[in-house]
Amino acid sequence: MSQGGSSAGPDSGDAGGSGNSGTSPLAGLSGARVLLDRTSTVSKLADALRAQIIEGGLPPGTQLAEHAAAKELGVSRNTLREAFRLLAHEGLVIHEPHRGVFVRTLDAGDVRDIYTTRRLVECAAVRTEGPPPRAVAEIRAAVETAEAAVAESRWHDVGTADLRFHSAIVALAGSRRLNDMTRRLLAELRLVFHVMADPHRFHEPYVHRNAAIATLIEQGRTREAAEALTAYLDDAEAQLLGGIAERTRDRRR
Amino acid sequence: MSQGGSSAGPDSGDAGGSGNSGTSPLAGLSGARVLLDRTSTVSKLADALRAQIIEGGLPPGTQLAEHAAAKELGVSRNTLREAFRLLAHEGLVIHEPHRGVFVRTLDAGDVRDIYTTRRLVECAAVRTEGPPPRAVAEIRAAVETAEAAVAESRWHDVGTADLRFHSAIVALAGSRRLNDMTRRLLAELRLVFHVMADPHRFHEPYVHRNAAIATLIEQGRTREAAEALTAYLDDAEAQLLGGIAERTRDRRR
DNA sequence: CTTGCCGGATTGCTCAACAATACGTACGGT
DNA sequence: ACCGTACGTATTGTTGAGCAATCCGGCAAG
Repeated sequence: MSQGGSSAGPDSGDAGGSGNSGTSPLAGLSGARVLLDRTSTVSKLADALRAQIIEGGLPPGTQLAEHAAAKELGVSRNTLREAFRLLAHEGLVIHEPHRGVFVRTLDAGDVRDIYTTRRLVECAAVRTEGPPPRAVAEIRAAVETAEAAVAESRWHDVGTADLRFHSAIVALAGSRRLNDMTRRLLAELRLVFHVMADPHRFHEPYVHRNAAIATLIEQGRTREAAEALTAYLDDAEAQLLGGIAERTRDRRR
Repeated sequence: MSQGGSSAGPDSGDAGGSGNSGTSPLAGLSGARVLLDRTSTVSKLADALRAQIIEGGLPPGTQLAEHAAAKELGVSRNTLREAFRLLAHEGLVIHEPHRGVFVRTLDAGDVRDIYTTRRLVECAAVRTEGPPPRAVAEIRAAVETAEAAVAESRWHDVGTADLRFHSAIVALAGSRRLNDMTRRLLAELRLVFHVMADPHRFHEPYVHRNAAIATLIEQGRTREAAEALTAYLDDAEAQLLGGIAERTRDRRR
């Protein structure tokens, strides 16, 4: 369902570290831990706000007044401020001293910056030697989810599956930190998607290209996969920059 | 001076965007903006704590009790909690619900994770085509700083210059976000440096290799530079893992 | 049209309090 | 001596109110 995008916040950093060197007799419980509602108000608050921002319920530029928002959300101002600090650190929101926090507005420079990072990270991840089979499978799964969503015209889910695809690509590198960075990067990127007139025409053509890239990866043709990915990212970037230019022009008149 | 490491926090994200399209008659003021002490208590607090943690004044595992720390630092508990949220998001500190915040202890898995990320990002950054000359110059400057520090046996500064070198390498890619990620990654890494018996013997041998890599980059021999960098990172990782294993063994007995 | 000033509104930060949770310890049973 | 339980204490989680600092809008004066 559409709430799939919520995901666990990048917060609450996985305390003990990923070490957990095999020999523990209690493996298999780490998954159940998240079920135990051990999430603070601040985390839930940040998740809710993040979801709202990503979903477009709070358009870029919106000011989030502390007093009003706190009353609206039924939490204290102090608690809300802690959540704001998290979101600001993630770049979803900017915090202007003595002015307030605003939903981040990304400009052309930001888009170029994000895609520069993506090109570097994703292409390098694709070339990882001996990637974990689990990650490769996840890529294929994301493609299939996207194709199913296209078949049923669930355009929003198409976009979600697309981001899942790219997360899976980065996961080829097998680094938790790289995954976290990517999650944040893609969350930022969703802020830009809203400038596209109709998102489905934006995401739909990329599904086929994703499938092709997935196949190349499965076949171990990493060089070709990286090239296809670069082309993919270049096109998406250009399209987003076009969308931004258009919006800017409209705004000007 | 040893306080050189402070630097501006990765906080307060550069609001307006890098646009500022030339024609403004008031250029030259954007530089003066930082002089205007527009930093909140939370930012300064986070900077201070970050510096203390990085410098080793607060060893990994140390608990930072809110009440005591707030009184010690002369700030409110709420303000301190906001700073803690930032540091937790950066990974320098972990926040265990209802237990408190502790200076992060990195294990072998974390070191591997960090170096996996560094290998991917730094090597890819080195291969950037047409890097800004400014970034190349910064690399050379970092090398020279390191060499000067070695000559005068300022080992702490050698370590700082080394990290500056690697930041400069990532800057070749020309992405602000990538730079920020790297800054955080290297800050985390400093937590591990403290496990090395004597840091100077750890950093010193790498200075020559940095110089060689810098030369390769200046000559545009990016492939060789990337290979040298990979070898460099592999060695450093192995050495750190050895240090951690040793510490673990000591701790056990 | 610019400059200076003022009042209202918002944020930055503090303080104090209470509820919820974790930890150490003493107690009792076996 | 071992184990589980209950309890008291300390710490964290969250709230609410309050005041100083700062920003924004409008208005008057030059």
